[in-house]
Amino acid sequence: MSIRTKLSRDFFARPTVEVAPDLLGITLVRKMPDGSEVRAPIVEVEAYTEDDPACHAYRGLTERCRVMFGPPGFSYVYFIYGMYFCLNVVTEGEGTPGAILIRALGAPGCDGPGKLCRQWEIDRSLNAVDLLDPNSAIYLEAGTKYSARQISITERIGLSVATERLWRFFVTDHPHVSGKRNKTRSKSVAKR
DNA sequence: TTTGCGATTCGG
DNA sequence: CGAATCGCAAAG
Repeated sequence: MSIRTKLSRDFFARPTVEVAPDLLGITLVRKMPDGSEVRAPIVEVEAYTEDDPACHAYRGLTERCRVMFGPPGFSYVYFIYGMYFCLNVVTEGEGTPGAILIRALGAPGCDGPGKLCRQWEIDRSLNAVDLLDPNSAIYLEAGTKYSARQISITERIGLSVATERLWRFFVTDHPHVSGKRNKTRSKSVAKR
């Protein structure tokens, strides 16, 4: 029997590293600009906290990361590498910054933080929206919780600092987890 | 105001 | 492995 994750403001008002694995299995819903709607479960995330050198809020409040200091359960969308957007969920109580980067969804073409935002047309216009409000253009919905034994934990990806923190969580063996380039490579493997 | 680089992705 | 591509924030 599977456990249904109950969403509430308090669910996100917890330590970021505790919320992160609990986010796996929760459904992300996006009302597309053309009126259609897409939904998929979160299958890979990374945690970022106040005392974390890799966190945008590490050096205090700036215009970019201001939403991280606000109430939990809101979106934090930022622009990176001159061409991609990344979607986060704000955590911790109001006044304490914290966020969880959504790195992959259980949907085609959503295996990577930049790719899923491109696929679902998520940009800065969706920054600071309430993800607990079904009226938002993007929001979260209760989903099936994964047990601890189905979750893998590793170092975060793409960082130059704080690489030792094991704050990346993903559904073990899930086909849509990021970093799976060359999925079907059986040709050059034999070389040795 | 300038400058170096980034929570990425894709092609060669 | 490196280019693409530009906003952000630290440095000057």
